[in-house]
This record gives sequence, structure tokens and C-alpha cells, in this order.
Amino acid sequence: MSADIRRIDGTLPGERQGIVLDRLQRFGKVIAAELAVEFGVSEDSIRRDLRELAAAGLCKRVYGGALLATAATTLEERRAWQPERKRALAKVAASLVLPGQILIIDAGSTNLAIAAALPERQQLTVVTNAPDVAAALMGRPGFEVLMLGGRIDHKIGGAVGAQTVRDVQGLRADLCFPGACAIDADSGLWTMDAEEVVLKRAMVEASGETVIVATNDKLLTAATHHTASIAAVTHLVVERDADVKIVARFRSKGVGVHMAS
Amino acid sequence: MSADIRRIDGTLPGERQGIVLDRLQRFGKVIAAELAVEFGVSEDSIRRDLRELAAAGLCKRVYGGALLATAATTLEERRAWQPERKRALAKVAASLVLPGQILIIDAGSTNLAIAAALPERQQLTVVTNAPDVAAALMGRPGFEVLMLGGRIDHKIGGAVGAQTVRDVQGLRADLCFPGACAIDADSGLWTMDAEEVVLKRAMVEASGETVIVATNDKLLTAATHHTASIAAVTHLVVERDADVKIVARFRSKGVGVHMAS
DNA sequence: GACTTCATTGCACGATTGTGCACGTTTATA
DNA sequence: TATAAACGTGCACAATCGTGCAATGAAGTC
Repeated sequence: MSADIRRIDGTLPGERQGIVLDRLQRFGKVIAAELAVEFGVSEDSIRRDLRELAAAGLCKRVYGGALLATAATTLEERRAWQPERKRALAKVAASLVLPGQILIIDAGSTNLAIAAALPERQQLTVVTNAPDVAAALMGRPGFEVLMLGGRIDHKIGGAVGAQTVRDVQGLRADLCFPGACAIDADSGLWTMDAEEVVLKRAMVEASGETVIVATNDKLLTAATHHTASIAAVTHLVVERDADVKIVARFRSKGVGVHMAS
Repeated sequence: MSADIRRIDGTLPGERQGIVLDRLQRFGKVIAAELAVEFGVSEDSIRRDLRELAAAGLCKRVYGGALLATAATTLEERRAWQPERKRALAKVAASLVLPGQILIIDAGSTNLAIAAALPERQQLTVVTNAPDVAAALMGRPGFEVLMLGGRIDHKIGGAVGAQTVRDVQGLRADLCFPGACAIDADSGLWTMDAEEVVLKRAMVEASGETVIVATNDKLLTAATHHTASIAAVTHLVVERDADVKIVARFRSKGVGVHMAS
């Protein structure tokens, strides 16, 4: 490989994928041919990178390059996004629940999958701000469902706001499943929406233990609002192919990490 | 030769479909010729895109472009199992709603059908104690949804109890759809469940007008708990083959009776 | 030092996909 | 019914993709 000043030299393959991911998150898309020139490698290598990232669910492969995976806009789209991965995660998360416990389940497509995976006839009490979670559990035997009131945010898919927070503060639960937008071993939990943060905080504070279920992308991205410290996280459920180094860092912080199968 | 014009915009083929979808969801429709000049591709390519999106059920193909496949149509299709009479009743009940109004919708399968039949993009505010009603409206454009909190009663399919009643009492609505177990031209509204009565009363009292949707059987049966006087009932929606004499008695009491087609 | 082992890469080649154009058909509208 | 716009399909061509294979180089082993 001849040295070219314009090229970024000395980049390891793993490092290259990280840069590609960063660029994806900044611009929403990358073009294979452009990346090839930039890194000074053949398009084949770039394609291999993109294929790997896509397999890990971090980007969406398209003809000519790749698009950011998390750009799924609608609730419907997010719900339809990788259902088999979500089911695997949800199954593990549901196994952390003990009979008779009181759970707080936040809104979100992953949490809806968790609710669906909860075992029946175990006298579980479920508190939720998500109508679809409540509707999913309604009618199944052995569930006591408490609905949190408030204005429904369409983008979030559940109730948020002062009334909802007040209702949560009047409760005490064993386990809490707040949806996280991003999680980091050092800084802890992060959320995108300002109003959501307050509710999630209240949920975590009202619960003895907190379970975070994180798809791979949540282990790498950043979000704007700090929600909770890493000390508040009891369990972390990640995908089977999650980065080993990242997982190790969570373990060193005392978080119980569970890998989906 | 002219195949080189492809990327004057830098839009990847897969990306283009995403943009079209986004535009669909924002404006409700797209025009093939417009998209063609915008992306700098031939109309043929745009037509192919729209065809694919339509095949995936994400839009509806029409002459000249495409329309958004609304949640209403898919929901209606999904609820095709619904008894035809309930759909007919719901359609009439939904037609009583005016743009910008605040509605209270009680739990129940008929009310769920009414919620599904409500017109989109009319700035309606819907207050409900039923998670399935909230979930059905969630994501549809032009709906503000307020969820009433409380313990979910599985048999009823919605929240009941002191907290729910308190939440309702803090509201004021235009129209109210309390599910009725029985209705009589003299005595008024009747309900089966003791706890439900309190909530229904609060709903009726919080609303300017009350709409009762009654299948034929509800015009004949009796129930245990008195809920409201007939004076509180503004509109009554009945089936096409409802007893003429009974209907006449409601009309003589000043109730606006509407027959489903 | 010579050898194996393994990951990474570039290249060749056939397969696939996206594209515009031509041509005949369908559809909306006057 | 007449007419123009929009449509679907078949086709040629180029860009892109996936895979097999050999070359390179680093790391470990004898």
C-alpha cells in the first residue's frame, strides 16, 4: 500500500469500523466508494465492514453504502425492528423476575417484548405508563396491572409528565425496566427526551433493582440527558454478540451482565 | 450513458425510499413526477420505489403518485373479525364527533370500535381508562390521548377505582362514551359492576353531552346499579333493526336517536 | 531461524441490483 | 368517446455485490 497524504493511514480494522459508525451517526449514511478512498483500502474491505456492522444491527445495508439503523422513525417501525433479537433479549430479561414481585415497565418496543415474555400465573404486579404494555397483559392470568395516567406522548408510546411522575412516586416496586436510549459503564444511563428523564428517574428510585435491556447500538451511542448513575443498574441484558470489552467494563462496575442467546 | 446522472444528489437508492416514506408520513401523499425531478432520476425509478413500498404495505399506490397507508385502514383490516354490526354502530357514533372536541371513551369492545372509527387529523383529545383504546389511537395523526391511571380490571378491560375517578373529576369534556350494560327510556342507564358505576357517573358528569351506543340486547335487559338518568343522555345510537316502539319512547324523552346502517 | 497459524486484504469473476428507454396498455378527464 | 398522462413490462448496460482464492504480515511454536 503506497502512502497517500489524503488517506487515513495506520487504522486497524476495528478502529475503522468505529470511525465508520461515528460517521454514520453524524451524517446518517455512508457511501462505500467514498470510504474506500478515504481509508485507502479497497471497496471490498469497506463492504466487509459494513456487512459486519449490519449483522450486529448497527447499520442498514443499502445498495451503494449504508444507512444509520437507529433512524427508524415511527413507533410501528421500531416495533417491527428486529423482532427476533428483541424476543431473545426479552426472554432473558423476563427470567430475572421472581414470583410475586412488583414490576415497573416503561414504554418502548423492547419493554413491550419483555411484557409479552413474562411468565403467567406468578402473581406479578405490573405498573406501566404504556397502554400497549397494559393491553398486552390485560386478560392474561396472574397479572395485576396498574396503569399510570397522564398525557400520552406519541413518539414515546406512553404517558409522561407531572401526573405520571406523581403516580410513580406513590409506589414501591421490586424490579424496574426503564428503557434506556444509551448506557455507558462510567457515566450510566442516558435518555434523549427531557420529559422522559424525570419519569425514568422516578421509576428507578421507586424500585429496589433496575434492569437495563440494551441492544448493541445502545452500548455505543450517546444521548443528551443523564438519567441514572451506573450504581443504580442492577442487571444489564445485552445481545449475544455484544462487544466483549464493553461487557467487561460493566462487570467491573458490579453490574450483573446477562447475554441473550 | 445517462446512467451517470444517478448520484448528483448523493442519494443512495435505498435511502431514497426512506425519504419518500418520510415525506409520505408528513404530507400524506407524494407525486411521482415531483419526486423524479427532486431526486434527479426518471419517473420509472420512482414508480418502482412506490411499487415496492406499496408491496410492503407502507403506502397506497394511486394514479400519479401514492398515498399514506393510514393506520386506520390497516387497523380496520386487522379488526376484520369484528362483528359487522359493531362497526356500523361505531361509524355512526364517530360521526357525532366534531373537530377539536374532547372525548371521554370508556372501556369495552364497542368503544374500542368507536375509537378505531374516529376520524384522523381533527385535533381530537381522547381521555380513556382503557389501555387498548389508548394503544389503538397511539400513533394515529391528530390525536391527543390522555390515559386515566389506576388498577386495571381484567373483566372490564380498563382502569377503575378511586384514583381513576379522581382523575376524571379533574377534567371537562365535550362528549362522553360510557359503555352501558342496559338502558331504559324511563329509568336511564344501568351498569353491572359496583365499582364501574362510580367511574361512569364521573365520566357523564364531566362531559357536556353523553352518547350511548346500544346493541339490541341492551335495550331489553336490566342491570343492578343505576348510573345516570335518561336526561343525561344526549345521543343514542342503535342498530338498524332496533324495536321501533322502544326507539319512539327514547325520542319522546328528548334523546337524539341515530340508527346504524 | 524455520515453521505453522491466523487474520486481513486485494483481485478476479459471476451474480445481482438499479437505471433509463422503448413500446404497448390502462386510466382520468374533458 | 377522444386524448393525454401515467402505467407496466421487457431489455440493455453499468454499478455494485458476494465469494473464492492467493498474497501479505503479524504472532506464536518448535
